[in-house]
Amino acid sequence: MPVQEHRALATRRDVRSAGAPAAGFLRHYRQGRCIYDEGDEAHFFYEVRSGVVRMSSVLQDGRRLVDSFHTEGQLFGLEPARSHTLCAETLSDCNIVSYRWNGVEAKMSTDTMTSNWLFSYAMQTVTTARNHAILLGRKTATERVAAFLMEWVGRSPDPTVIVLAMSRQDIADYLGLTVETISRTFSKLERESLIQMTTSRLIEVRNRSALRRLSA
Amino acid sequence: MPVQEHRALATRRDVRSAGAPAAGFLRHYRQGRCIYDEGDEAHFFYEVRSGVVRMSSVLQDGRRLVDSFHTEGQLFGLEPARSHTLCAETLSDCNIVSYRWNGVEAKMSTDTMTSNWLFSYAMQTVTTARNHAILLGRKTATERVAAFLMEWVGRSPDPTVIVLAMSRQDIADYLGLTVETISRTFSKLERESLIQMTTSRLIEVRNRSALRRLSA
DNA sequence: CGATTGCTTGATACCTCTCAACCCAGGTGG
DNA sequence: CCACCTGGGTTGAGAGGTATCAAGCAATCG
Repeated sequence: MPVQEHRALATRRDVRSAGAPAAGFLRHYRQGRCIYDEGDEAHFFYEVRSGVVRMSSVLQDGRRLVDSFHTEGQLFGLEPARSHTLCAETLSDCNIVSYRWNGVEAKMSTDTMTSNWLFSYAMQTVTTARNHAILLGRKTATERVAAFLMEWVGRSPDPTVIVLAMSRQDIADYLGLTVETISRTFSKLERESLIQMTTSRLIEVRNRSALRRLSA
Repeated sequence: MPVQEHRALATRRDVRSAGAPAAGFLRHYRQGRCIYDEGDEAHFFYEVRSGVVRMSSVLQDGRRLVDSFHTEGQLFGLEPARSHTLCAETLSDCNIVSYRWNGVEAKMSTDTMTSNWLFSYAMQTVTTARNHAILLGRKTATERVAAFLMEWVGRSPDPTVIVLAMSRQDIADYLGLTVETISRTFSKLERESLIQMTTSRLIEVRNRSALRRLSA
């Protein structure tokens, strides 16, 4: 998929992030748009103001792994190399701030706040990636799904309800499983009264502590 | 395992790393020592001068995941939080430089080289962790083992010979498999003449390109 | 030597994948 | 309005890959 043209769809103005001393552009992206693709030159990095962004990479033969989902306040697209190693797409309508690398790089040498901001983001990313690796390397399907649900319970304003922005396929590719296994596991958790699916995207959490124990 | 006492076993002197403007202590660690454990306070981070260091974490029930192996020139132990989230141990005799966080943090605000050094290390760690996640989430046993071998071919001075510093159990926990599967896969690769095992720790690479293709 | 530890190999079990059918909601067009 | 189509989700049956359990082997170390 080609990179989304950098045309503002709604808002576009200078903004200053709460934690970010660097100036950036706020833009609106419609649902299902590609922000950048694997291999695109990494001129910008981004901050989610609202909505959900999916980062993923695809192997030659089509196997896909979803690296992470980003929500309000999270940075993404910071790359060690010249080009992006992942693809970023919007799962919902999003407001996203983009920061130009050049400007920030200059600031980093003089501005402690900026460099600390980016550094702590990078460290946080490392921690997230490690937890993801533990999940993928050593957890069962049920544990993975439970961990996934706990992750979104934590991000939800109401800890008893989860509104999923992503499809079963996205969840499968994030957890290193197949859609069928995701579906079966959800159904199993529902039979055991840990959750209830109002619709396939709307999950009610019935027993959070049991879910947490399962996610171990 | 408790943290290894910070007693110099052989050498101990002030050093300045090639890329590192920060001062540190060079120490020698014998094989099989714990440098720090999960939960220890993260006063230091480290740079490998020689030898191999294994980073791992363990779940409650004993399942272990090896996060990474570090060799000459690599940093480890940089943490976003106050305490270490992984355990670091030496797989061979090692020379390791430790840097005190306090000193470096102060430097980071004034010294561009230091902050760049740490930042680029962090970004590199992110990339490594992502590749590990792809391996764990979407690759078969054969592909994982092939990727593992390719990784060490790249680190080896002689690209036709790999001297493994780690046990089969370490490899298994790094690749999210069991020792038996590692052993069977090695044997299969040997039957197919892609490698030859002189001893269990000494692997001769017979067909590197085939190995690389397999690792995809 | 005998004991120990790590590695290899075999037989079987189990979990997840694969393939296939079906269901359901939403959208389209006659 | 309804028949049809479509795509995502669910469920079932069977296959397959890796884990588990168990035995045997090889190297190392008292």
